[in-house]
Amino acid sequence: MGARKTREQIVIVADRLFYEHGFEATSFADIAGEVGLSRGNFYYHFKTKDEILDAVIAQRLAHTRAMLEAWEQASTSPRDRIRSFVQILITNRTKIVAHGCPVGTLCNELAKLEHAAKDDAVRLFTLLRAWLSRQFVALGREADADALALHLLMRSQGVAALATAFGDDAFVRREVADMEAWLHAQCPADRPPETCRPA
Amino acid sequence: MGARKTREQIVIVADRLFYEHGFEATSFADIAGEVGLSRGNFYYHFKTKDEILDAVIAQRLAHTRAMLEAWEQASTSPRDRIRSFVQILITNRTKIVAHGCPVGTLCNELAKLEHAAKDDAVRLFTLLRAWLSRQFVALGREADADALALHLLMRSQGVAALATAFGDDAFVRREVADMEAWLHAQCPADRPPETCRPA
DNA sequence: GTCTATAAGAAGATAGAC
DNA sequence: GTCTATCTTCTTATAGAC
Repeated sequence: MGARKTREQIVIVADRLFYEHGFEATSFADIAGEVGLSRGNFYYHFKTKDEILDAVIAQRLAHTRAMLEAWEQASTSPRDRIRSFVQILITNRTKIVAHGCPVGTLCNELAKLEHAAKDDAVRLFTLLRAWLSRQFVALGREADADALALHLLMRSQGVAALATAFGDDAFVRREVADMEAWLHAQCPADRPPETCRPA
Repeated sequence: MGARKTREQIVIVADRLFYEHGFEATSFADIAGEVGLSRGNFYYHFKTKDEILDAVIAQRLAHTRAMLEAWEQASTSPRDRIRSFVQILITNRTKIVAHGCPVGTLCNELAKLEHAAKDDAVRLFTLLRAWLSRQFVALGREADADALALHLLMRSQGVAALATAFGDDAFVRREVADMEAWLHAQCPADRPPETCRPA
């Protein structure tokens, strides 16, 4: 296997294990074992654990950008785009119940470790925040677009946290419905979504 | 120092370190060092790390019960009692920005570790959930009291998660104000808080 | 009840053979 | 590029002196 491919495999496996078990609880041996590499060879590709973390965050940033791009392509309606974001709580609910939100739990762990990569992990949030904010601007909410974006991010984080704690599927569905109702209320129904800006 | 007092000191220090740095990242040596004990003597009081975790969770449950009891004593108005809960986001915001919510982050970590004590940690949430639910019942919302309690818990978790990520004080204050407005809307203002139940 | 000393294992990380 | 062997450090945990 080429070095490039092996490196990619390591990042994919590390990404999953960091999500499922946390960064600290995942050892080099765990990653090497699942990739099918010896620990010794592992260091040919990554010198330190922090290097793997950086690569994992970079990959997540790239995947998140691609996801947002896909949502942008899939619909011209800002409201439907925002709904795509809300719906991942339903789509990924099994994983969220088991391991929480990949972004929120990583930021929390790195904050507690006072890890240098915490700010990089927060950029995952910033990416979503900026994208959501742009959609709210398109909905005519220039004045408070960022606050609305943060509010929606806040709700998704709260739902993920309680989903992990209680494992309650009905709760997730109810809160997602509530988020969609909230979203609808942000732009009065008597105007078409794209033209609800004051003037 | 008596065994009782030493044990109490260990639990107090472990509680703080588990919160600040996480359960896994906190070693026996860290706790022993801060208490001023040798590692050897440590094992006289606790045989395993899991035993300390159990003691920490038990202490947190006791403190939470005492806090809820104090809020209950401080006011006869369910709405004001619920406000006491919401206000801890303001009171503890410095710690929350640095280390997140003590309950949410512990549950998340134990879920990822697939730790046996996860269900015990969730009981901290259950305690708050049941207490909030009782207050909503007193507000006349028997039918959806538990859903309202979960909704408020969800919001506080979301605010804590984003506070840790962005360290944004204005965001926390804005969302707390929004939670209070939401709370007010749950029981129409034209009726006194304690008598807003349908009949 | 507290200490020192020490075992036993896992972790991150390196050296050098192939 | 991949391996085995090894090193160091950290962490949990125990034994036994005081």
